[in-house]
Amino acid sequence: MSVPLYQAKAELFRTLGHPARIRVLELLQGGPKPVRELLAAIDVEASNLSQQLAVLRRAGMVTSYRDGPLVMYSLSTPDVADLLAAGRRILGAVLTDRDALLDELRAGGTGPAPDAATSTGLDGSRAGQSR
Amino acid sequence: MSVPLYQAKAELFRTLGHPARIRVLELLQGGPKPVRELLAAIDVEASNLSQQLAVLRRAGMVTSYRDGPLVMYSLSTPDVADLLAAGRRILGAVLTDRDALLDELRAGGTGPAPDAATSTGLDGSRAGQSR
DNA sequence: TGAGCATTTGAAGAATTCCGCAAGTGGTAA
DNA sequence: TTACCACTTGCGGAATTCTTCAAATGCTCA
Repeated sequence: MSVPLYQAKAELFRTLGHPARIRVLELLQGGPKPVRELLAAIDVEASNLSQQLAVLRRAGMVTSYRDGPLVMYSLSTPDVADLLAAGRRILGAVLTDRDALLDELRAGGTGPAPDAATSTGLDGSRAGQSR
Repeated sequence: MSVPLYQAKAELFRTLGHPARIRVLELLQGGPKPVRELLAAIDVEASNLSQQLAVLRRAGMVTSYRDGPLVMYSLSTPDVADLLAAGRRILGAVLTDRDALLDELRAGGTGPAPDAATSTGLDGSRAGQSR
């Protein structure tokens, strides 16, 4: 009963682990929108967007209904916005931490000493590729 | 400059998209802990845990340092706790929404009408396994 | 110095996820 | 009815992620 809890949480977050899906949720924060509009704003193929929407639907984060000729999507709960906001905050915190460390290193790190398992997480070389 | 932003956000969330990693972060909310302890609490192989820790490290969510014979890990920013809390809230919201719908269906849904693209996200068959 | 614990790293295969194309489905309007 | 949008689904292949085993690496303590 509590083991699959972590599984559920992980699935929840993994649902957000895709740029297009994040984009969709952010756009939907402004209210319900038809697929057309999402499609116009996001730059992915229609079928791909549809699949991402299906993922969000299955996760219960959005709901859809038909309005005349178009299908509208909306956030199923405003809490989603909180999650995105929290994400933004962390991203900020983590990034500035990195920058701070980076600056520190640049300054000539005689302080923390780069030995131990000080793992900074910075790496400098990971814009677009591979593992 | 803003296109990779969604990419970064997605990566952040994807980092949380694994049960063991979630578990680690939750455990670390109680303060720094040695790998030993995490290992004892999580039930995954040592090497696997180590890899998950590496993922968290690379993402900048945790930091590690050595204390005598053990390596200690801790949250790199308390904001992480917020994220987890937000996740919990959503999970709650989403799940109760599902249950509500489920009840509604069971009651004999003559109301909302199961036509259209009413996508409930429920599925009934996904308790503990798969992936 | 040498044994031994605590962790990490590498590698390879299995399992998932992602992506675009082709083929539906459903509703609207001629 | 037919033609046509607006979307969704099915499918195969490419790319990632996960998992486990074997082999380091780093310390600490006899």
